[in-house]
Amino acid sequence: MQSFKIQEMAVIPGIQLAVIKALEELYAQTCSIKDFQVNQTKPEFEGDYTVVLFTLLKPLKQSPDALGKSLGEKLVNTNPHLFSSYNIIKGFLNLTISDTYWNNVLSNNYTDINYGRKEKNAKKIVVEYSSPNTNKPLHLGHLRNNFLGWSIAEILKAEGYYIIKTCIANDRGIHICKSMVAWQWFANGATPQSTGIKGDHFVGDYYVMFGEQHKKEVKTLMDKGLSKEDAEKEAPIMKAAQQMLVDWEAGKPGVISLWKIMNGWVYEGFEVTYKRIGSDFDKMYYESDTYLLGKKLVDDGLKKGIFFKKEDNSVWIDLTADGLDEKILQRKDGTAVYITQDIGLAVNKYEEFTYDQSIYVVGDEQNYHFKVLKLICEKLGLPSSEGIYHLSYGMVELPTGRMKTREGTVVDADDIVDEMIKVAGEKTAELGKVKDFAEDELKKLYNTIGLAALKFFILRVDPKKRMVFNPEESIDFHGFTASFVQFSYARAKAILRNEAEDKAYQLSLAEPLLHLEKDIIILLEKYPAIISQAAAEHNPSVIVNYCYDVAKTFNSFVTEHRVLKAESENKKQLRLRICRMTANVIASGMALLGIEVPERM
RNA sequence: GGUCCGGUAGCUCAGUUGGAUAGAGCAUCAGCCUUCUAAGCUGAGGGUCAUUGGUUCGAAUCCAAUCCGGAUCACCA
Repeated sequence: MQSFKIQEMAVIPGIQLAVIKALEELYAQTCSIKDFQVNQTKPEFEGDYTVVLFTLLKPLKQSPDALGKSLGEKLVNTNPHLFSSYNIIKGFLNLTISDTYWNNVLSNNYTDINYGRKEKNAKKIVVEYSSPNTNKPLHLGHLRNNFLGWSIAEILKAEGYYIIKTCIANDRGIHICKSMVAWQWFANGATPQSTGIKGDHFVGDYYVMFGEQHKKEVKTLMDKGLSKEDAEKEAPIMKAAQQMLVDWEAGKPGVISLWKIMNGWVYEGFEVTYKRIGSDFDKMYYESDTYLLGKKLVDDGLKKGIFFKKEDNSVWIDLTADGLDEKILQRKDGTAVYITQDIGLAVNKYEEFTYDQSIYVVGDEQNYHFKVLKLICEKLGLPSSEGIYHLSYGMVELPTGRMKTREGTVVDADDIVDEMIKVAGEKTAELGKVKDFAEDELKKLYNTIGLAALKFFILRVDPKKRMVFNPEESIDFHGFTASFVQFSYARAKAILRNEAEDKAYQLSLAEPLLHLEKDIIILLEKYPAIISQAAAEHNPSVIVNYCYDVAKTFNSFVTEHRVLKAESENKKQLRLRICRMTANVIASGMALLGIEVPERM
């Protein structure tokens, strides 16, 4: 009964449980899983998993050899379904897991396309990501945000959480007014429709024009003797933008209608990009809605004495006792600052979803901001505060350094996606393996491969680290890439198309598992734990690395061992099941990254 | 200056609740396609894990200091 139970568990917990039980019986001492480590055995030694004995020696008053021998003996004798043999090298007890166990892992799961996914739990998590400004198109940095946010939401879903994906549109403020003013001054009524330019790019162009005009005006004013600082403030186009912000806040009809029209253009453009890259949201929030609630909460906090007013009427909070600074919450003219609307948004989200956790996928340059936000929400006694979690990610840099708007080194999201798909098409055509594909099938394949390469390249880096985006490397389709993983999937499916596995077949234990057969099953067995790890760490790169591992091991396996012309019917059925389960796990893992896998490529 | 994050092969990255001789990919070199997809496989070379000290059976991993890089400390968002 007990051994059956252990056999049904994941292998590491199974080993831990067996060790604890054995030690209790051998030495009448109760250990916990924290008291010893179970690692995968290094390839140069015999065995599959290793119990590190050092930490147990003192409490049990045993020598490494004595403990290893009695523990190894006991484990193998009492758990014949789990362990087949052991050896001891220094303080390491190497255990060979029985082929029965691995055969069961394979046979019990190989057809299950939901393998690795957990039962639904009752926890609700809000994942906010993307969060664009509505004055310019998305760039490379946004792509990292979108890919991370979408993927982490899927990973948490797989882990059993109820997920709500949200997006806050930063749709108001001085930056929005800048593109509006520039349009009024320079557009002569042009529209995305009249020019054929995608809406977000169209509006972004006017944002750039604002900057150029502003620069000119500043120069003129400085030539007249103004300081740089004064010139920047006094430039006519800047004055116009500031006036427009005031008019916007006052609800001036002409300004509001222009704002709506131009934001509408941007949203149309965003929608196209989001659809291409696979971002979607369950709920959109708009800063133009949330900032008023934020202001109200600031008033409340003022009344409660949590905030204070300075002589000039600006509102602040003193966080010096918490090791931070004083932080402004409302300008002296009564208008909202950035954090004001975030307080409102936190409350909005909590009221709507009563979340257990609220994740914000936002760059690490805002670490301080989110520390402050959480602290303020706590001090206001908002129930939303506890769940606030900033999923902070590092900046994306180019080999030449940071992307800089002024130097025109910003990599546009639409451009890079176009380029990836284009090159994917060229490389695919070069290989000439899909000449029988119809036009629309080819188009879909190029999309799948190109976009996958981009997502994989960006997601393979630990989110919290900043990363270098090398366009040439990202566009490579060999080695540690999405194409490699996709290729492995297509290869497995090609074998299975030739001959499907016989589901009724009973695998025999007479032929021992070969190294590569066992290696791949060991890897596949880890998948549920890998999802849990990625979820706990909020880290899709865990999945990326795992998918690559599986693909690499599978490629070695397929090169080394014939599947359809195997040595025996038993080996053929075993290997067909390995192909099936590998394909399922690759498809499942890649899906968690937002990456599709093609049947052929 | 205060706070936070990072530094692993020529380059890009894994590995950090302390475990055996630190791993991949790219790039370089040498092999492998009448055999289920060569976007592949096999092998070689490449390392003071920033530096110094400490903790212990054992440190890339933990602690301290130093050096280097980045972020942030706005009435910007």
